[in-house]
Amino acid sequence: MVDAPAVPFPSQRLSRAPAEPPRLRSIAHLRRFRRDQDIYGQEERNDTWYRVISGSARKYLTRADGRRQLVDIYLPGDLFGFTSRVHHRFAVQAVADQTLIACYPRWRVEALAEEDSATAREIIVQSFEALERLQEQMLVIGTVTAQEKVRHFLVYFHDRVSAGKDDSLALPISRYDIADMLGISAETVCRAFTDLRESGVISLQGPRHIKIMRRPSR
Amino acid sequence: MVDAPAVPFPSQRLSRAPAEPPRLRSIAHLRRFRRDQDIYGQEERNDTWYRVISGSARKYLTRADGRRQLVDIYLPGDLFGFTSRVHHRFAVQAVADQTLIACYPRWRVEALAEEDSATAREIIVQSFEALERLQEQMLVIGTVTAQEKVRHFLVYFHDRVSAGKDDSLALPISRYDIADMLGISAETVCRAFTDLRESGVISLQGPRHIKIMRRPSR
DNA sequence: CGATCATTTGACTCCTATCAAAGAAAGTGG
DNA sequence: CCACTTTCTTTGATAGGAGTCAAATGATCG
Repeated sequence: MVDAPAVPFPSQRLSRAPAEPPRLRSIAHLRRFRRDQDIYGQEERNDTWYRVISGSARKYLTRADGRRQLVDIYLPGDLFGFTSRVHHRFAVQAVADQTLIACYPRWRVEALAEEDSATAREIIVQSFEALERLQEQMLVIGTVTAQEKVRHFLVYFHDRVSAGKDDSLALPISRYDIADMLGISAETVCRAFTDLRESGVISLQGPRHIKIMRRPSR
Repeated sequence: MVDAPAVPFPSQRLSRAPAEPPRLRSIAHLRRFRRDQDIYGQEERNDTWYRVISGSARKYLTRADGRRQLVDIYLPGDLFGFTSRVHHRFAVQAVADQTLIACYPRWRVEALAEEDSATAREIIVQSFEALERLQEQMLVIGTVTAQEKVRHFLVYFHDRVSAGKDDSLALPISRYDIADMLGISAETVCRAFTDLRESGVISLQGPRHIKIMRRPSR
Protein backbone atom coordinates (compact mmCIF):
# COMPACT_ATOMS: atom_id res chain seq x y z
CA MET A 1 0.00 0.00 0.00
CA VAL A 2 1.72 3.14 -1.21
CA ASP A 3 0.32 6.42 -0.01
CA ALA A 4 0.54 9.47 -2.23
CA PRO A 5 -1.63 11.92 -0.34
CA ALA A 6 -2.40 15.42 -1.47
CA VAL A 7 -1.81 16.81 1.99
CA PRO A 8 0.75 19.23 3.38
CA PHE A 9 2.45 16.60 5.56
CA PRO A 10 3.48 13.78 3.25
CA SER A 11 3.03 10.28 4.59
CA GLN A 12 6.36 8.87 3.58
CA ARG A 13 9.57 10.45 2.51
CA LEU A 14 10.68 8.95 -0.74
CA SER A 15 14.38 9.07 0.06
CA ARG A 16 16.33 8.92 3.27
CA ALA A 17 17.54 12.47 2.60
CA PRO A 18 14.38 14.58 2.65
CA ALA A 19 14.06 18.07 1.31
CA GLU A 20 15.53 20.36 3.94
CA PRO A 21 13.93 23.79 3.82
CA PRO A 22 16.53 26.16 2.29
CA ARG A 23 16.24 28.68 5.07
CA LEU A 24 16.80 25.94 7.63
CA ARG A 25 19.84 24.71 5.75
CA SER A 26 21.29 28.19 5.72
CA ILE A 27 21.60 28.30 9.50
CA ALA A 28 23.29 24.90 9.82
CA HIS A 29 26.90 24.14 10.48
CA LEU A 30 28.40 20.69 10.06
CA ARG A 31 30.30 18.58 12.56
CA ARG A 32 31.85 15.14 12.41
CA PHE A 33 31.70 12.69 15.30
CA ARG A 34 33.73 9.64 16.14
CA ARG A 35 32.21 6.33 17.10
CA ASP A 36 30.52 6.52 20.55
CA GLN A 37 31.23 10.23 20.81
CA ASP A 38 28.47 12.24 22.46
CA ILE A 39 26.61 14.68 20.23
CA TYR A 40 24.89 15.97 23.31
CA GLY A 41 24.78 14.71 26.85
CA GLN A 42 22.11 13.78 29.35
CA GLU A 43 20.83 16.84 31.25
CA GLU A 44 22.72 19.14 28.91
CA ARG A 45 21.09 22.46 28.03
CA ASN A 46 19.05 22.26 24.88
CA ASP A 47 20.54 25.01 22.72
CA THR A 48 20.96 23.17 19.45
CA TRP A 49 18.91 20.94 17.19
CA TYR A 50 20.54 18.43 14.88
CA ARG A 51 20.13 16.37 11.75
CA VAL A 52 21.96 13.24 10.67
CA ILE A 53 23.61 13.80 7.29
CA SER A 54 25.48 10.52 7.16
CA GLY A 55 26.16 7.75 9.64
CA SER A 56 23.83 7.02 12.55
CA ALA A 57 23.24 7.92 16.18
CA ARG A 58 21.61 6.47 19.26
CA LYS A 59 19.42 8.26 21.77
CA TYR A 60 19.87 6.79 25.21
CA LEU A 61 19.92 7.33 28.92
CA THR A 62 22.02 5.81 31.66
CA ARG A 63 20.00 4.80 34.70
CA ALA A 64 20.91 5.11 38.34
CA ASP A 65 21.83 1.40 38.40
CA GLY A 66 24.15 1.78 35.41
CA ARG A 67 21.87 0.07 32.91
CA ARG A 68 21.44 1.81 29.59
CA GLN A 69 18.10 2.46 27.95
CA LEU A 70 18.08 3.12 24.24
CA VAL A 71 14.98 4.85 22.92
CA ASP A 72 15.71 5.64 19.28
CA ILE A 73 18.19 5.27 16.46
CA TYR A 74 18.71 8.19 14.10
CA LEU A 75 19.50 7.65 10.44
CA PRO A 76 20.36 10.10 7.63
CA GLY A 77 17.66 12.73 7.22
CA ASP A 78 16.39 12.45 10.78
CA LEU A 79 16.07 15.67 12.75
CA PHE A 80 16.71 15.24 16.48
CA GLY A 81 17.43 16.99 19.73
CA PHE A 82 14.21 18.96 19.59
CA THR A 83 12.11 19.26 22.69
CA SER A 84 10.23 22.02 24.47
CA ARG A 85 12.22 21.42 27.64
CA VAL A 86 15.18 23.51 28.64
CA HIS A 87 17.38 20.50 29.40
CA HIS A 88 17.78 17.24 27.58
CA ARG A 89 16.56 14.13 29.33
CA PHE A 90 18.54 11.77 27.10
CA ALA A 91 21.94 11.79 25.43
CA VAL A 92 22.67 11.16 21.78
CA GLN A 93 25.93 9.70 20.54
CA ALA A 94 27.32 8.66 17.17
CA VAL A 95 27.07 4.96 16.38
CA ALA A 96 29.06 4.88 13.16
CA ASP A 97 32.50 6.39 12.98
CA GLN A 98 32.71 9.70 11.10
CA THR A 99 29.03 10.42 11.56
CA LEU A 100 28.22 13.76 9.97
CA ILE A 101 25.74 16.00 11.76
CA ALA A 102 24.14 19.31 10.82
CA CYS A 103 23.71 21.58 13.84
CA TYR A 104 21.09 24.31 14.06
CA PRO A 105 21.02 26.94 16.82
CA ARG A 106 17.73 26.38 18.58
CA TRP A 107 16.69 30.02 18.86
CA ARG A 108 17.22 30.52 15.16
CA VAL A 109 15.16 27.45 14.27
CA GLU A 110 12.38 28.59 16.54
CA ALA A 111 12.46 32.10 15.17
CA LEU A 112 12.45 30.71 11.67
CA ALA A 113 9.50 28.42 12.45
CA GLU A 114 7.52 31.47 13.50
CA GLU A 115 7.78 33.14 10.14
CA ASP A 116 8.56 30.37 7.66
CA SER A 117 5.81 27.78 7.37
CA ALA A 118 8.09 25.38 5.48
CA THR A 119 10.35 25.20 8.51
CA ALA A 120 7.44 24.77 10.89
CA ARG A 121 6.12 22.01 8.66
CA GLU A 122 9.49 20.28 8.61
CA ILE A 123 9.62 20.29 12.40
CA ILE A 124 6.10 18.93 12.56
CA VAL A 125 6.76 16.18 10.05
CA GLN A 126 9.97 15.15 11.76
CA SER A 127 8.42 15.04 15.19
CA PHE A 128 5.50 13.02 13.84
CA GLU A 129 7.95 10.53 12.42
CA ALA A 130 9.79 10.33 15.71
CA LEU A 131 6.44 9.67 17.38
CA GLU A 132 5.62 6.89 14.99
CA ARG A 133 9.01 5.29 15.45
CA LEU A 134 8.53 5.31 19.20
CA GLN A 135 5.07 3.82 18.91
CA GLU A 136 6.30 1.08 16.61
CA GLN A 137 9.07 0.36 19.02
CA MET A 138 6.59 0.16 21.86
CA LEU A 139 4.72 -2.46 19.88
CA VAL A 140 7.95 -4.36 19.44
CA ILE A 141 8.80 -4.20 23.14
CA GLY A 142 5.24 -5.09 24.05
CA THR A 143 5.41 -8.55 22.52
CA VAL A 144 5.69 -11.38 25.03
CA THR A 145 8.75 -13.48 24.28
CA ALA A 146 12.30 -12.32 23.58
CA GLN A 147 12.26 -14.15 20.27
CA GLU A 148 9.21 -12.18 19.15
CA LYS A 149 10.79 -8.93 20.27
CA VAL A 150 13.90 -9.55 18.24
CA ARG A 151 11.92 -10.73 15.26
CA HIS A 152 9.66 -7.70 15.27
CA PHE A 153 12.60 -5.44 15.85
CA LEU A 154 14.41 -6.77 12.80
CA VAL A 155 11.37 -6.24 10.61
CA TYR A 156 10.82 -2.76 12.03
CA PHE A 157 14.42 -1.84 11.54
CA HIS A 158 14.63 -3.33 8.09
CA ASP A 159 11.70 -1.19 7.00
CA ARG A 160 13.52 1.87 8.28
CA VAL A 161 16.92 1.15 6.84
CA SER A 162 16.33 -0.46 3.51
CA ALA A 163 12.93 1.05 2.77
CA GLY A 164 11.50 -2.17 1.33
CA LYS A 165 14.15 -2.82 -1.29
CA ASP A 166 14.87 -6.43 -0.47
CA ASP A 167 14.78 -8.61 2.61
CA SER A 168 18.42 -8.30 3.62
CA LEU A 169 19.58 -5.94 6.29
CA ALA A 170 22.99 -4.68 7.38
CA LEU A 171 22.74 -3.91 11.08
CA PRO A 172 24.71 -0.81 12.07
CA ILE A 173 24.24 -1.65 15.76
CA SER A 174 25.44 -4.32 18.16
CA ARG A 175 23.57 -7.01 20.06
CA TYR A 176 23.98 -4.84 23.12
CA ASP A 177 22.26 -1.94 21.41
CA ILE A 178 19.38 -4.17 20.43
CA ALA A 179 19.21 -5.53 23.95
CA ASP A 180 19.14 -2.07 25.49
CA MET A 181 16.48 -1.03 23.03
CA LEU A 182 14.25 -4.00 23.79
CA GLY A 183 14.87 -4.06 27.51
CA ILE A 184 16.31 -7.58 27.53
CA SER A 185 19.81 -8.93 28.04
CA ALA A 186 22.36 -9.17 25.23
CA GLU A 187 22.68 -12.91 25.78
CA THR A 188 18.98 -13.33 25.28
CA VAL A 189 19.24 -11.36 22.03
CA CYS A 190 21.95 -13.75 20.84
CA ARG A 191 19.90 -16.78 21.72
CA ALA A 192 16.94 -15.27 19.88
CA PHE A 193 19.10 -14.79 16.77
CA THR A 194 20.23 -18.39 16.98
CA ASP A 195 16.73 -19.73 17.46
CA LEU A 196 15.33 -17.58 14.64
CA ARG A 197 18.06 -18.82 12.33
CA GLU A 198 17.48 -22.45 13.27
CA SER A 199 13.77 -22.15 12.71
CA GLY A 200 14.32 -20.55 9.30
CA VAL A 201 12.82 -17.16 10.13
CA ILE A 202 16.04 -15.36 9.31
CA SER A 203 19.35 -16.32 7.75
CA LEU A 204 22.72 -14.92 8.71
CA GLN A 205 25.51 -14.08 6.29
CA GLY A 206 27.55 -12.52 9.06
CA PRO A 207 26.57 -11.46 12.59
CA ARG A 208 25.54 -8.04 11.29
CA HIS A 209 24.14 -9.13 7.96
CA ILE A 210 20.77 -10.81 8.13
CA LYS A 211 18.07 -11.78 5.71
CA ILE A 212 14.44 -11.96 6.74
CA MET A 213 12.85 -15.13 5.42
CA ARG A 214 9.43 -15.05 7.07
CA ARG A 215 7.69 -11.99 8.47
CA PRO A 216 5.54 -12.19 11.57
CA SER A 217 1.87 -11.38 11.36
CA ARG A 218 1.48 -8.18 13.22
CA MET B 1 13.39 23.06 39.40
CA VAL B 2 10.83 25.27 37.72
CA ASP B 3 11.56 26.28 34.16
CA ALA B 4 10.34 29.64 32.91
CA PRO B 5 12.17 29.94 29.61
CA ALA B 6 11.91 32.91 27.33
CA VAL B 7 11.48 30.72 24.29
CA PRO B 8 8.58 30.26 21.90
CA PHE B 9 7.89 26.66 23.02
CA PRO B 10 7.26 26.76 26.74
CA SER B 11 8.69 23.91 28.75
CA GLN B 12 5.74 23.12 30.91
CA ARG B 13 2.13 24.04 30.70
CA LEU B 14 1.06 25.51 33.97
CA SER B 15 -2.42 24.06 33.90
CA ARG B 16 -3.89 20.94 32.41
CA ALA B 17 -6.02 23.13 30.12
CA PRO B 18 -3.52 24.98 27.94
CA ALA B 19 -4.22 28.05 25.90
CA GLU B 20 -5.82 26.83 22.70
CA PRO B 21 -5.10 29.19 19.80
CA PRO B 22 -8.36 31.07 19.10
CA ARG B 23 -8.33 30.27 15.41
CA LEU B 24 -7.91 26.60 16.20
CA ARG B 25 -10.77 26.70 18.66
CA SER B 26 -13.00 28.29 16.06
CA ILE B 27 -12.86 25.24 13.80
CA ALA B 28 -13.64 22.72 16.54
CA HIS B 29 -16.84 20.93 17.24
CA LEU B 30 -17.52 19.02 20.43
CA ARG B 31 -18.54 15.40 20.90
CA ARG B 32 -19.24 13.29 23.93
CA PHE B 33 -18.17 9.66 24.20
CA ARG B 34 -19.29 6.85 26.40
CA ARG B 35 -16.92 4.64 28.34
CA ASP B 36 -14.92 2.36 25.96
CA GLN B 37 -16.45 4.02 22.91
CA ASP B 38 -14.06 4.44 20.01
CA ILE B 39 -13.14 8.01 19.11
CA TYR B 40 -11.40 6.66 16.06
CA GLY B 41 -10.58 3.14 14.98
CA GLN B 42 -7.48 1.26 13.97
CA GLU B 43 -6.73 1.70 10.25
CA GLU B 44 -9.38 4.40 10.00
CA ARG B 45 -8.71 7.31 7.64
CA ASN B 46 -7.07 10.22 9.39
CA ASP B 47 -9.43 13.08 8.63
CA THR B 48 -9.78 14.62 12.05
CA TRP B 49 -7.57 15.69 14.91
CA TYR B 50 -8.81 15.80 18.48
CA ARG B 51 -8.33 17.26 21.90
CA VAL B 52 -9.49 16.01 25.27
CA ILE B 53 -11.63 18.63 26.99
CA SER B 54 -12.69 16.49 29.94
CA GLY B 55 -12.36 12.82 30.81
CA SER B 56 -9.61 10.65 29.40
CA ALA B 57 -8.79 8.36 26.50
CA ARG B 58 -6.48 5.47 25.67
CA LYS B 59 -4.50 4.96 22.50
CA TYR B 60 -4.16 1.29 21.71
CA LEU B 61 -3.88 -1.40 19.12
CA THR B 62 -5.22 -4.93 19.00
CA ARG B 63 -2.65 -7.43 17.80
CA ALA B 64 -3.16 -10.41 15.56
CA ASP B 65 -3.16 -12.70 18.62
CA GLY B 66 -5.84 -10.64 20.33
CA ARG B 67 -3.54 -9.05 22.86
CA ARG B 68 -3.96 -5.32 23.35
CA GLN B 69 -1.10 -2.86 23.38
CA LEU B 70 -1.68 0.48 25.01
CA VAL B 71 0.72 3.24 24.01
CA ASP B 72 -0.61 6.41 25.58
CA ILE B 73 -3.26 7.88 27.84
CA TYR B 74 -4.73 11.26 26.94
CA LEU B 75 -5.82 13.70 29.60
CA PRO B 76 -7.57 17.08 29.37
CA GLY B 77 -5.66 19.49 27.16
CA ASP B 78 -3.90 16.79 25.14
CA LEU B 79 -4.13 17.05 21.38
CA PHE B 80 -4.17 13.67 19.64
CA GLY B 81 -4.89 11.84 16.42
CA PHE B 82 -2.27 13.80 14.51
CA THR B 83 0.07 11.95 12.21
CA SER B 84 1.44 12.47 8.74
CA ARG B 85 0.05 9.14 7.62
CA VAL B 86 -3.18 8.76 5.71
CA HIS B 87 -4.50 6.01 7.96
CA HIS B 88 -4.34 5.59 11.69
CA ARG B 89 -2.22 2.78 13.02
CA PHE B 90 -3.83 2.83 16.45
CA ALA B 91 -7.30 3.36 17.83
CA VAL B 92 -8.31 5.78 20.56
CA GLN B 93 -11.26 5.21 22.86
CA ALA B 94 -12.75 7.00 25.82
CA VAL B 95 -11.75 5.67 29.23
CA ALA B 96 -14.05 7.73 31.40
CA ASP B 97 -17.74 7.90 30.70
CA GLN B 98 -18.95 11.16 29.18
CA THR B 99 -15.53 12.07 27.90
CA LEU B 100 -15.71 15.36 26.02
CA ILE B 101 -13.63 15.73 22.88
CA ALA B 102 -13.00 18.69 20.57
CA CYS B 103 -12.77 17.58 16.93
CA TYR B 104 -10.84 19.53 14.28
CA PRO B 105 -11.08 18.76 10.56
CA ARG B 106 -7.55 17.82 9.58
CA TRP B 107 -7.37 19.82 6.36
CA ARG B 108 -8.47 22.95 8.17
CA VAL B 109 -5.87 22.48 10.90
CA GLU B 110 -3.17 21.93 8.33
CA ALA B 111 -4.25 24.93 6.31
CA LEU B 112 -4.35 27.00 9.47
CA ALA B 113 -0.88 25.81 10.48
CA GLU B 114 0.45 27.11 7.17
CA GLU B 115 -0.60 30.67 7.83
CA ASP B 116 -1.00 30.95 11.59
CA SER B 117 2.21 30.42 13.50
CA ALA B 118 0.36 30.10 16.82
CA THR B 119 -1.42 27.03 15.46
CA ALA B 120 1.79 25.56 14.08
CA ARG B 121 3.43 26.15 17.43
CA GLU B 122 0.59 24.46 19.27
CA ILE B 123 0.94 21.38 17.07
CA ILE B 124 4.68 21.35 17.64
CA VAL B 125 4.38 21.71 21.41
CA GLN B 126 1.75 19.00 21.62
CA SER B 127 3.70 16.55 19.52
CA PHE B 128 6.83 17.24 21.58
CA GLU B 129 4.87 16.44 24.69
CA ALA B 130 3.56 13.24 23.17
CA LEU B 131 7.14 12.33 22.32
CA GLU B 132 8.30 12.94 25.84
CA ARG B 133 5.46 10.89 27.27
CA LEU B 134 6.39 7.99 25.02
CA GLN B 135 10.02 8.24 25.96
CA GLU B 136 9.21 8.30 29.64
CA GLN B 137 7.01 5.30 29.15
CA MET B 138 9.79 3.50 27.37
CA LEU B 139 11.97 4.11 30.40
CA VAL B 140 9.25 2.65 32.57
CA ILE B 141 8.85 -0.43 30.39
CA GLY B 142 12.60 -0.80 30.11
CA THR B 143 13.07 -1.53 33.82
CA VAL B 144 13.77 -5.16 34.65
CA THR B 145 11.22 -6.43 37.14
CA ALA B 146 7.47 -6.08 37.05
CA GLN B 147 7.51 -4.43 40.44
CA GLU B 148 9.84 -1.73 39.16
CA LYS B 149 7.69 -1.21 36.09
CA VAL B 150 4.57 -0.68 38.15
CA ARG B 151 6.40 1.53 40.62
CA HIS B 152 7.87 3.75 37.92
CA PHE B 153 4.57 3.81 36.10
CA LEU B 154 2.75 5.08 39.18
CA VAL B 155 5.28 7.85 39.66
CA TYR B 156 5.17 8.76 35.98
CA PHE B 157 1.41 8.79 35.95
CA HIS B 158 1.13 10.68 39.19
CA ASP B 159 3.31 13.44 37.78
CA ARG B 160 1.00 13.66 34.78
CA VAL B 161 -2.29 13.59 36.60
CA SER B 162 -1.77 15.53 39.78
CA ALA B 163 1.07 17.78 38.62
CA GLY B 164 3.03 17.48 41.85
CA LYS B 165 0.29 18.59 44.22
CA ASP B 166 0.55 15.77 46.70
CA ASP B 167 1.53 12.12 46.66
CA SER B 168 -1.91 10.61 46.25
CA LEU B 169 -3.25 9.50 42.93
CA ALA B 170 -6.68 8.49 41.70
CA LEU B 171 -6.17 6.02 38.90
CA PRO B 172 -8.67 6.45 36.07
CA ILE B 173 -7.55 3.16 34.54
CA SER B 174 -7.77 -0.51 35.43
CA ARG B 175 -5.08 -3.05 36.23
CA TYR B 176 -5.63 -4.41 32.75
CA ASP B 177 -4.87 -1.02 31.22
CA ILE B 178 -1.70 -0.77 33.23
CA ALA B 179 -0.74 -4.31 32.24
CA ASP B 180 -1.32 -3.61 28.55
CA MET B 181 0.68 -0.45 28.85
CA LEU B 182 3.64 -2.14 30.50
CA GLY B 183 3.51 -5.30 28.44
CA ILE B 184 2.96 -7.58 31.43
CA SER B 185 -0.02 -9.59 32.63
CA ALA B 186 -2.76 -8.10 34.78
CA GLU B 187 -2.13 -10.68 37.50
CA THR B 188 1.48 -9.60 37.68
CA VAL B 189 0.36 -5.99 38.04
CA CYS B 190 -1.84 -7.02 40.97
CA ARG B 191 0.98 -8.87 42.64
CA ALA B 192 3.23 -5.85 42.14
CA PHE B 193 0.64 -3.63 43.85
CA THR B 194 0.42 -6.05 46.73
CA ASP B 195 4.18 -6.32 47.11
CA LEU B 196 4.65 -2.55 46.88
CA ARG B 197 2.01 -2.04 49.53
CA GLU B 198 3.54 -4.66 51.82
CA SER B 199 6.99 -3.14 51.48
CA GLY B 200 5.61 0.33 52.25
CA VAL B 201 6.39 1.89 48.90
CA ILE B 202 2.75 2.76 48.31
CA SER B 203 -0.40 2.68 50.38
CA LEU B 204 -3.86 1.90 49.09
CA GLN B 205 -7.05 3.61 50.18
CA GLY B 206 -9.04 1.76 47.53
CA PRO B 207 -7.89 -0.24 44.51
CA ARG B 208 -7.85 2.90 42.41
CA HIS B 209 -6.70 5.31 45.06
CA ILE B 210 -3.03 5.07 45.92
CA LYS B 211 -0.51 7.12 47.78
CA ILE B 212 3.17 7.07 46.90
CA MET B 213 5.27 6.76 50.03
CA ARG B 214 8.76 6.31 48.59
CA ARG B 215 9.91 7.29 45.09
CA PRO B 216 12.43 5.22 43.18
CA SER B 217 15.75 6.72 42.21
CA ARG B 218 15.60 7.11 38.51
C1' DC C 1 -30.14 -7.63 45.91
C1' DG C 2 -28.42 -10.18 42.14
C1' DA C 3 -25.36 -9.89 38.24
C1' DT C 4 -21.36 -8.36 36.26
C1' DC C 5 -16.94 -6.73 36.27
C1' DA C 6 -12.49 -5.73 38.61
C1' DT C 7 -9.14 -7.20 41.74
C1' DT C 8 -6.58 -10.46 44.29
C1' DT C 9 -4.37 -14.86 45.40
C1' DG C 10 -2.64 -19.71 44.39
C1' DA C 11 -0.10 -23.37 41.83
C1' DC C 12 2.77 -24.65 38.28
C1' DT C 13 5.64 -24.34 34.17
C1' DC C 14 8.48 -21.93 31.13
C1' DC C 15 11.33 -18.08 30.09
C1' DT C 16 14.88 -14.96 30.87
C1' DA C 17 18.58 -12.62 33.79
C1' DT C 18 22.83 -13.55 35.52
C1' DC C 19 27.39 -15.34 35.94
C1' DA C 20 30.91 -17.60 33.37
C1' DA C 21 33.70 -18.65 29.58
C1' DA C 22 34.83 -19.78 24.84
C1' DG C 23 35.00 -18.44 19.95
C1' DA C 24 34.88 -14.92 16.28
C1' DA C 25 35.70 -10.42 14.47
C1' DA C 26 37.79 -6.09 14.26
C1' DG C 27 40.97 -2.62 15.45
C1' DT C 28 46.01 -1.36 16.81
C1' DG C 29 50.79 -0.95 16.65
C1' DG C 30 55.03 -2.77 15.22
C1' DC D 1 51.25 -7.79 6.76
C1' DC D 2 51.15 -10.03 11.07
C1' DA D 3 50.77 -10.62 16.13
C1' DC D 4 48.29 -8.84 19.73
C1' DT D 5 44.56 -6.72 22.15
C1' DT D 6 40.07 -5.52 22.57
C1' DT D 7 35.48 -5.88 21.62
C1' DC D 8 31.60 -8.44 20.00
C1' DT D 9 29.10 -12.66 19.64
C1' DT D 10 27.83 -17.12 21.04
C1' DT D 11 26.89 -20.96 24.18
C1' DG D 12 26.28 -23.21 28.89
C1' DA D 13 24.39 -23.75 33.67
C1' DT D 14 21.44 -22.12 37.24
C1' DA D 15 18.11 -19.65 39.96
C1' DG D 16 14.48 -16.42 40.17
C1' DG D 17 10.61 -14.18 37.98
C1' DA D 18 6.56 -13.83 35.17
C1' DG D 19 2.86 -16.00 32.22
C1' DT D 20 -0.97 -18.94 32.34
C1' DC D 21 -4.89 -21.28 34.09
C1' DA D 22 -7.99 -21.36 37.87
C1' DA D 23 -10.76 -19.68 41.43
C1' DA D 24 -12.12 -16.66 45.29
C1' DT D 25 -13.03 -12.17 46.96
C1' DG D 26 -14.41 -7.40 46.51
C1' DA D 27 -16.60 -3.52 44.15
C1' DT D 28 -20.09 -1.50 41.23
C1' DC D 29 -24.23 -0.88 38.69
C1' DG D 30 -28.79 -1.50 37.40
